[in-house]
Amino acid sequence: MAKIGIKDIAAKAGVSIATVSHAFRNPGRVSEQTRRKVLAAADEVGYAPNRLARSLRTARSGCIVAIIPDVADNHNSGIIKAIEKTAHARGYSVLLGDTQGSPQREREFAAMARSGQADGIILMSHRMPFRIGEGQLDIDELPPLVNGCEFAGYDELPMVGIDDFTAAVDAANHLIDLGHKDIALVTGDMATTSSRRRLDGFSRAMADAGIEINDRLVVYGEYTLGGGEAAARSLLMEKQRPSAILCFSDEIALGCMAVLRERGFDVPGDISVIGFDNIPFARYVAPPLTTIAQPAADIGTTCAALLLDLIDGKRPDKMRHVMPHELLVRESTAPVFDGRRT
Amino acid sequence: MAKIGIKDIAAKAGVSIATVSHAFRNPGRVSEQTRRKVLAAADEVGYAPNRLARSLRTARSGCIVAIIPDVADNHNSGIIKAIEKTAHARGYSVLLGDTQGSPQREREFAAMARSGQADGIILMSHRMPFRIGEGQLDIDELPPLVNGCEFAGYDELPMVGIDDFTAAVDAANHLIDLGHKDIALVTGDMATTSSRRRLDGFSRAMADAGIEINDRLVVYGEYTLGGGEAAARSLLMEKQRPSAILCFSDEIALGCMAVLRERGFDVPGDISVIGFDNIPFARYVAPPLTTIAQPAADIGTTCAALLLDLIDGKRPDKMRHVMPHELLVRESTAPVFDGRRT
DNA sequence: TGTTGGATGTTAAACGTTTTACATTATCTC
DNA sequence: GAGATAATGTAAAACGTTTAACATCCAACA
Repeated sequence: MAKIGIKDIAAKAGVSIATVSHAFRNPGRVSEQTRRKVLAAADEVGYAPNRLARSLRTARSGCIVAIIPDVADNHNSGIIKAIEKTAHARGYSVLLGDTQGSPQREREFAAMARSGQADGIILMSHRMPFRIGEGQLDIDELPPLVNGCEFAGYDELPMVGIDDFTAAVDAANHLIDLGHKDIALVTGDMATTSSRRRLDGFSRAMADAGIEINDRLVVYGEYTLGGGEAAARSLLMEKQRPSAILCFSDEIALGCMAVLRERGFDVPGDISVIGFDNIPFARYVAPPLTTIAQPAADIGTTCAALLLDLIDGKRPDKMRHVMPHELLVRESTAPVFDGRRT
Repeated sequence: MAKIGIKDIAAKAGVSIATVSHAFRNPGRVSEQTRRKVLAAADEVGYAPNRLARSLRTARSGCIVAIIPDVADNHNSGIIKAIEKTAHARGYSVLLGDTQGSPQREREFAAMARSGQADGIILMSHRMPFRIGEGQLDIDELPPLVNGCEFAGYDELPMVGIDDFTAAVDAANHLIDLGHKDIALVTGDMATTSSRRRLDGFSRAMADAGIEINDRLVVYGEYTLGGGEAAARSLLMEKQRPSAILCFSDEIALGCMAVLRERGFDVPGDISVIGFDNIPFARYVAPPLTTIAQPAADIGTTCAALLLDLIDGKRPDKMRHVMPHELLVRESTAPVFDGRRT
């Protein structure tokens, strides 16, 4: 059986193909009677309109592409889940653009929007995947694009994320308020804007508290469990051990904590640990993790809504959507133990 | 600037559109000289071929859809990450079909393959999203489809997953070997084939060991942290408390462990816990989780490879791809403490 | 009775490619 | 130099829709 199309339905129902099309997309343009006739014919043979042909004609693919570093990261997956959900609710599908941090793949996925395969892009990266200016694309002829969690350097693009600077300040202050001075830092990939800003926030908080940052206690890592693990190992070998560790993600924090435990350190008795993100696991681990919560679902939803509006031609009323973060004090942080330096 | 197409490039390079097309898809069909001319023209204006038109003409979308219960589930996300990776390596994109268990959405996503939007389906569900037989689709006119982790009931479809029955036997035997008799069970959604088979495996192992299953100790839950949490709460209220809990996923297990800890139970001192999946976190939690490891990446890779072969017209040499599972004994399980019933 | 206009249906031109079949030219063989 | 063959290019027909423009019919209205 050759693939059946609108033509076959038209023949079967004894009408023109235009009528069939109308019966589907534009009831009201066709009498109730013919509409039913068409639908019946379609139903009988299990007709499914060809989406590609439709998209080609209408220049709308009905897809968006989510460019994201790693679907298997718990923070990422929470966001993409929300993206998918709100896209679906508005009739869009989402193409998964897992880049593993590769700029090459970021560009490949972004290109889908230029080839008609996607109507817009949610970009969770700090890199612009298009050449802007210099005889190439102009900034305002980009495909609809919203920047999530990271900042690609163009204020003309809507972006949504938390205030990383302040969030880091809050995290640091929490530790400082508990009396910690020897605070270690484990960052994510320092190419990301999120890590850079958090680092700035941390520095500011420390400066404001009059505490000097011990460079040997800041390790430039990556946003993974393994990153946290490696960081903790290196930290523990320092002569001057930290009394607290501020991690730029919960996965990092959990990686750290595993090493600390393995080495016999008590968290938070010996060392306090604070994370970032508030992934679902954070409150289930032992001890429950103190963290800076990010509203992952809201971020995803907002990204998607913004993008779909953009696709529909609605300019967003504001470009910077800063979502609220929140310090969640659980049990992985505690006042510094004065006698610890024994 | 109107969207530029092959026609514009043809004009710009002074050749026919056929030649432009050949220059891209079929070099060799065109002289090196003209090819360069075309490429130069295309490059100059940043031409990107319209994928939809191409797909329409060739009847190949270059997409597959991954129908999966929940991207934010750690086991799922590991699989889908591998799917994306291998699909990408073979020039395919993946559409994200997060269903949250809804049959409706499963059908919607599956329909993409009938509308030309996707060339094939990876179905991680036990439900067939098409009407088979009864005047409707025949089983062998389904779109290319491979069944991952669950079994939709058709032996004609390739499927890949572990041997859930044996895996559960192994898990149960581990506990039994440690001397446990009061073994609780926390299942996932019992509509899934994975949970049903694991339950069968558990029953078999218990029967073989001559241990009677205490019905009050089996709770029918769902594959989530919350599911584990709720299950543990209900379990702890039983008069006859379990000395071990077998959970059908690591997330369930971690949910359980959090409750146990909160209530002052030591794992594994008071109660042993074993999970399923070996999600990345499993070895990082306290205590590191004993679990039945599933090769998530291999499962994803195999699903994708199988599907792409199917799309290319290669019949798989075998239909059942059972991937190896492995009992990973870590520290959440221990011999039963005889004096515990005090 | 002629005019207007709404309701319903159809024709045909797009949308931007790929690909078959054919045309032209160049190269080779004898 | 004839004929065959290879190399290169092109015209035009698809692919399966949507949609603007037009046609027809009929009721309503003056």
